[in-house]
Amino acid sequence: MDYENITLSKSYDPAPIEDKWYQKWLDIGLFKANPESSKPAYSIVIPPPNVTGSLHVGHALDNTLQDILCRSKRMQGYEVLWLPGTDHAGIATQNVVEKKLSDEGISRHDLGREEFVKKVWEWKEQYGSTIINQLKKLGASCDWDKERFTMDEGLSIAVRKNFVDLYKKGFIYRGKYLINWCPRCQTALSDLEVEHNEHDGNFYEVAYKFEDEDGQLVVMTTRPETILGDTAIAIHPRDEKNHHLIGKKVIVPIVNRVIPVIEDNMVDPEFGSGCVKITPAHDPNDFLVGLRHNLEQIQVIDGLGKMTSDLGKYAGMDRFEARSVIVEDLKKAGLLLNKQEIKHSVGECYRCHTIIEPYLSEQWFVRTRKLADEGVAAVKAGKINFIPDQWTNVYYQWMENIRDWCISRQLWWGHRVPAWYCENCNEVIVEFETPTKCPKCGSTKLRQDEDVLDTWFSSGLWPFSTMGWPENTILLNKFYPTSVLVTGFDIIFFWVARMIMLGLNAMNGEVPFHDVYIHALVRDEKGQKMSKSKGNVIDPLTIVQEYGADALRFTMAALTVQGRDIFLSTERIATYRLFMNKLWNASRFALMNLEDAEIGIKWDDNELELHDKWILNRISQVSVEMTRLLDGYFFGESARLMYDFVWGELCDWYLELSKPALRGDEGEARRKTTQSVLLAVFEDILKLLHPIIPFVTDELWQAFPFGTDIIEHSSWPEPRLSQIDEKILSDMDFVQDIIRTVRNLRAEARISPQQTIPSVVFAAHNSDMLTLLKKANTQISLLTKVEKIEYSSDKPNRSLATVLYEVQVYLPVGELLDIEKEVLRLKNDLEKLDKDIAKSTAKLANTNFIDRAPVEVIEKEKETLAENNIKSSRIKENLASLTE
RNA sequence: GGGCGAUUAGUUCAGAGGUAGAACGCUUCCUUGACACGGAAGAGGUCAGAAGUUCAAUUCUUCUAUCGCCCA
Repeated sequence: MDYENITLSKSYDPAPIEDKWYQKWLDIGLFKANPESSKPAYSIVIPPPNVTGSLHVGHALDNTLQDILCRSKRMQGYEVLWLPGTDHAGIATQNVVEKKLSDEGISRHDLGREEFVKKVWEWKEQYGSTIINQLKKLGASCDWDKERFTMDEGLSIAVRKNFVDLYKKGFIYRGKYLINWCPRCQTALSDLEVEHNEHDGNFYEVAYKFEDEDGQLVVMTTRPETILGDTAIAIHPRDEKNHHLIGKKVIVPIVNRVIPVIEDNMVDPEFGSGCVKITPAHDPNDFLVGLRHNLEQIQVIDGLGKMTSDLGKYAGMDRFEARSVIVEDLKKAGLLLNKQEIKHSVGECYRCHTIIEPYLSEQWFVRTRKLADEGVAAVKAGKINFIPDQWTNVYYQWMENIRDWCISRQLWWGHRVPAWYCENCNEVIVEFETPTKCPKCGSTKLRQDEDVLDTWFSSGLWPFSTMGWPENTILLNKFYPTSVLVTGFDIIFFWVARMIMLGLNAMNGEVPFHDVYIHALVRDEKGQKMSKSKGNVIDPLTIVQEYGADALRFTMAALTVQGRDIFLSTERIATYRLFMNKLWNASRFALMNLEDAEIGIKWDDNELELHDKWILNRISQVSVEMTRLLDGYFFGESARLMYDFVWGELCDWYLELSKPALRGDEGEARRKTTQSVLLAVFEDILKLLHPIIPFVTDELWQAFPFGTDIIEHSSWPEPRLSQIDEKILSDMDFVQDIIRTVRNLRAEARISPQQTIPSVVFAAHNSDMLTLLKKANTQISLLTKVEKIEYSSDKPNRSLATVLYEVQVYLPVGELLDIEKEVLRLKNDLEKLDKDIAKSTAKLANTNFIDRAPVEVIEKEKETLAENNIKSSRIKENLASLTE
């Protein structure tokens, strides 16, 4: 490859870089996964975004993390497959297209099913790739050639095959049950698709008269309109207060039906009057009671949420209108005893927030018990790990209390249930191949089930259906099971648990993924979930335009801490955007000094100064640490590690200290050696940062003399030194402390930063420290802007003084000395010091401490005390000399 | 009702059984040759409250309070 010679502009501008690099990566096929490669496999399937969707910050986070994993694994020598795609999102997509049609004054019923589905496909072709293109802006390194859609032909085959297999194994059944029904969407929903929210409501106390005698019993209800469908009153078998009522008959108000009083454990005897009205056709608990007692199921509300036609004056009334009319009628009849305002939790449709109606209808269900048990067993056996671990329990809890899954939807957009009914003999036929005649009676009058399947039924197969299942493909052989699934906790039940259940079953007990990394939700500044309807969405593409994809990615990574939600703000992004500029300028500085540098030449060990050795030790530590953090999915810590190292250590210290050598002030050998060290450090930091910020690092990589290939084709950094020299690290620490001390004294004396001062005096009583100071003499003098460092045990006249470890630092200031202020400062220091001394002394006098604390801790405490004692006496001397 | 998480600087958040950190904001100073999208030096915290474990708790345990989320 031949990339043009790059000269870096003075400040970093992401705009011209990002598209260019993305295109280059596509051109050279960087993202393509080769199933025939001999490299070890690493694979991720993308959580397929909703095809109607556009990229929001949640996607940005999710996909940034996946991209970090994929890119670092590529550099570590894996054959990486990141498989992208989208989800057909039954209700959402149907709603979008219906809305569009209704703007033109057409309903889907005007078009008919076939035409409508055609329209949806047209819509998908036109708008369905929006989110995919947005992912590219983010830098996602997906293998786009393998992009899938849950309604693709291949995936449809997988869905059909899986449905038939489950049916034949007895895991799918059809039956008439009470399900969650959305009167607006006109479809059944699974339990998970019902959102429970607090609503204001009323508790009505209603009297039911006895049939054969005077008197009445009292029930409480929040839904008086369902009184019309009551078929019993229940009380708890051990409810002594109400026990005498069992077996009596009461008259249902308004409809005047006579119903029995029965006993059932479901009733809470402490609640209200202890008498509960039972409406089997409109309440899930009552439904179960009804089955136990063989009660009639009287439907009084229809699929549109209106009262049924046989209800006289109420017929056709909306259920909420009927409620108030019935309350009025009860009042008139003297049967309404009381009304109490309450807040209670009411189920809403997760899509349109219409209040759910429990509705009796014929639906398809997955029998989940056994599948869930196997799913739990796989996690318990360690075949699947949740990260962070706390989600394991959430998963167990849900799986252990799982209920059967209603998978049929009364929609037109989706995978049609592969079941046919014989019009002649009512035989139900579930087959992979479309049947032509009834196997029982031979009739050819077959009618396919009108329903489609829950979208999650198809996304539950995603990890293997996307790789070609049920065919035995080379892709599956190479990349299945996938390495990790990266997703948000909000779809653990919807998706993760179901993939595990369906996956284990379809793939003969093989798990769909080894790790599940669960990240936080990105919320707005108020901590609310971002959603279109709330209008609190931060658009990642606007962010990319304004700050660059790298800045967004780095922010996402840095804010990702296990187990805590992310409150995103643009200020955060702006902060990390500055880091890009810092990295850019640090590189610019390096490059200015590397014009004649040769690649591949190792530094001369004999020419290394303390700070050179220090940075080589540090970059070695950072490489090891970075690898460990990424392996453990510690994204936040990894980003912050690099931020702190590059800014706080490399730029603030090493680059400053390397300047004289690079200028040639220390001779040619030192210049060459410093160049080699600089190259080594930049090589490593660019590589380590590349998975997080791919664009800017590749741009910079090309500017350095590392060759012309892209950075991702280079290898992941190994530590530069085989062993860390702790002495070097602590020596450098000491030198940094000394420098800070001198700078502090300068600031105290109000000496302006750019002014060079003639001298400071160090009085070191410890010979090791003295040696070290003398060795680092030029570095100290450089960073403190001091012309001459003197060594003497005498305190110079009129000077500011501080004690650091066992070194006294004097800054002669002559006439500038404000004795009063200096005395005050020293007294403050002394006060703090005395507190510490008292604390240490007490600690060391405690025999328990001496007996039980580890030796290192005791030693450290002793050292601290000794140091502080020395410091204290020096400060006292200084004070004495000032007040003489 | 059951479960999970949070409570640390003015704000947003890291962190670890052994003297508390960052970013932003704030104060003072500085346009020196990579960067003012920058540099240097500061101020600012009883780590929600109580009890327990421990030589040592802000960190571990329990309880309480407040807030958030999930499930019923």
